[in-house]
Amino acid sequence: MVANSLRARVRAEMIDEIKAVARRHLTTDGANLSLRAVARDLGMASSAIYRYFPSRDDLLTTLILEAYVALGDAVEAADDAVDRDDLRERWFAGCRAARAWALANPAEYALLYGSPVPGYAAPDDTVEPAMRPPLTLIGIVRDGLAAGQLTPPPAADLPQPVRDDLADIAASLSPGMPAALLARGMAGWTQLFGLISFELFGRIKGGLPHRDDYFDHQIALMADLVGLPR
Amino acid sequence: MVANSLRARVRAEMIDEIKAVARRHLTTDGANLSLRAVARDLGMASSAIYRYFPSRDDLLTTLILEAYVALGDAVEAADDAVDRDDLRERWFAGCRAARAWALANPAEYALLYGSPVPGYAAPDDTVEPAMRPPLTLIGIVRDGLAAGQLTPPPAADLPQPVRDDLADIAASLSPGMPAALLARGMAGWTQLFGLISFELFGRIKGGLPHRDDYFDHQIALMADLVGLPR
DNA sequence: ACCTGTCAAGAGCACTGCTCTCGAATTGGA
DNA sequence: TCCAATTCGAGAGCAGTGCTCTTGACAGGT
Repeated sequence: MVANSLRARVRAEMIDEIKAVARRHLTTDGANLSLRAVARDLGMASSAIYRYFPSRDDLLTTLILEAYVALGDAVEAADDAVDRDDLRERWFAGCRAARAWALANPAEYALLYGSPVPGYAAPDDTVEPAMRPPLTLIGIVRDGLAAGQLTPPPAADLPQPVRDDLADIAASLSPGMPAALLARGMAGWTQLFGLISFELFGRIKGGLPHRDDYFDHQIALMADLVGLPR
Repeated sequence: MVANSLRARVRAEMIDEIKAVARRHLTTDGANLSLRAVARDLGMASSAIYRYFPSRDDLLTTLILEAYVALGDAVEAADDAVDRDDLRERWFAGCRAARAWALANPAEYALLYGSPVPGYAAPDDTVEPAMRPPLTLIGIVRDGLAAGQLTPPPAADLPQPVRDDLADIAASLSPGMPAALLARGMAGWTQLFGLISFELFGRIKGGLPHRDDYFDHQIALMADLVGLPR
């Protein structure tokens, strides 16, 4: 038993080491990291890696999954650290945490939210972790509604078809949330993603030195749109 | 001279053919298209392609540049087709045109707005075409301000540093535009990019059958945020 | 008719993901 | 304790990639 767990422990350490080196390569090579290069860095034959990961895509998938979890943890932790009743500050904390994580791990963010790798199809295990960051934001809105701090926008603004669609989503995600409010919450998430992507993928770099302040302001705009009290 | 132009014409046709085949491969292979595969499709040796494009990245750059131009043309044409005074309809037309182009050319959209290719650096020629779609949207806002149909948001909402940054941008882009209004126009562009990316990169597919209506509503929200009259 | 510039093709280099085989090491049970 | 079974690393090899260089054929202008 001890022997078995020894082997298992060595194996687990090996897997961790491979993932660590792969993550490091990710920052320079992006999505097209080289198994052989990782193997070289580890001083082993490239074929040995296949003892631990059945394919390169599989290694990428585990990195993606762990990245989703890390991002979700960061956003939720930031939200949890704020007074539950201070909805606006919770909104800011969650958004800022997502941006901070993305700036600290740009390659992994690109893996999660960049263009999908052509041949690659995300397995089902990734959809639940992928939902956590947006669900955290939606949860803030839901709490605001429950606490009466937030009045839902008029449903008349919504065309009937999209109202029905969103009502279905709300029923499974956040029961009782009005469709029009859910739409605005999703707009906030979309905006957050767009802001981070633009900043990270560098289509905005020039002429906007105070990026933190700009980010905060744009996030504040969406907080207003959602209806979070100032 | 006739002979020379004949040679030039044949060469131009060859370049067009290579680009056409490469574009076709782009839809299936994404950013990592294979020069050799393109050459195979054209019935020529892979080395022959290098007579027309110095490198694979160079071919990609050409495709990217032409894609930017195509997208910019589509957005501007849609805007131009609407009565200049109907600002809200112009906003909708521009945004819908961008989405329609992206849905019709998903691979090229991913090339433009997806995660950047690791080793690849966008040349300066691309920054001007890349600015056209957002500038079109900002132009609509500018026209609305000039026509008095639109009252700028209070500048007090903007922190001083970002107000200065945006004022600099406004000065070179759209003189006279208040910083707070520019911020909201940029929010609209960010939202448009986020909406299209989410729809295209498939993180939303399930449970939202009426995508056109959803898109229209989210765009309408941003039109309201900018202050375009209904 | 003779250069000259252009072009396609082939061989070759270094790299990639991946498979298979073959010894060596480790493990669990008799 | 010893043996069979399992696990593991290394190497060779296949098919594919971008790219370079050389070679030979062709067309253009003089």
